[in-house]
Amino acid sequence: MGRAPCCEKVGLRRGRWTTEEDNLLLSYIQANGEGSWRALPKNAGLLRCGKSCRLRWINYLKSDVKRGNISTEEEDLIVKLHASLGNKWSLIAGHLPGRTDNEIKNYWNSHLSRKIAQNTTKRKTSSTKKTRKPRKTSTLSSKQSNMNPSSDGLLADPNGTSPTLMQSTNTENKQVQNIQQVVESDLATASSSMGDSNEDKEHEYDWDWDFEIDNSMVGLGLGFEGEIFDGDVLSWPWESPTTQVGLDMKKQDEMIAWLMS
DNA sequence: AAAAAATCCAACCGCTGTCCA
DNA sequence: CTGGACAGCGGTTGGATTTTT
Repeated sequence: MGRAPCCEKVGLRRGRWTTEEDNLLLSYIQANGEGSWRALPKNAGLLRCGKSCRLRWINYLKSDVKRGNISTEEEDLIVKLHASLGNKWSLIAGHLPGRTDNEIKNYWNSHLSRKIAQNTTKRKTSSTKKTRKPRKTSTLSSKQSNMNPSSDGLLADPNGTSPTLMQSTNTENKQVQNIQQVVESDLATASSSMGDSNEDKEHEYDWDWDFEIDNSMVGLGLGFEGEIFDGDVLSWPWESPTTQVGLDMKKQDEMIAWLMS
């Protein structure tokens, strides 16, 4: 009854992949394409679970996987997207061409979470007052008017409503640069409006934005302490109890589009 | 130089949603 | 309708490497 389990764990190899295994997987997928992960190990002559093969392919062997250090521009973008999306690693990775969800997750856990924790400690010891910083104000409607999905790297997802960075090898670098410029610009503006000169020197992630969705202002106050400033809306627009229970994907997409614009 | 501690990251685990028999 | 296979995702682990003592 039913199908056979996806893989028998008996007799399968685990742990690090060898070069030989990589070559087997690579040549098989190049010849037959990806997919059918259950049957792949047997057909490719690998003593691995199909799930393991898929992971190895996606995170390491795929040709568009970018190796090397995360740049400061990419780091900024990760932090910014994480502030809006939370631990949605695959979603964040979708906006960083060549980076995998696993890589971003690891980078967050090993670098960024610690960096933020350190800054939290520093700020808590250096200052006990919670003062509201000047806001960087903009509106989604005005941002949307500047969006050109067909030319600025934000392309409509053909299979859905989410704005997705399409990974074209020809335009990839330009897309990244566009995103990086926007992020840098936003961070520079936010930074220049901050009062504490010591904080200005360091690249901290502490934003405070307003934006407008469906003609209603939504506020975002984000700090290292996780502080929500007085007067701010306490939940994300798509989580708002006034909209609907659970995620409002349309508003989430609008939010992402705004962040990326 | 050696041991201990910290860091990094590839890989694994388990869960969820979707598809299909 | 039910239940199993599968793909995909986020959390966690474990071992290799690097840094510190």
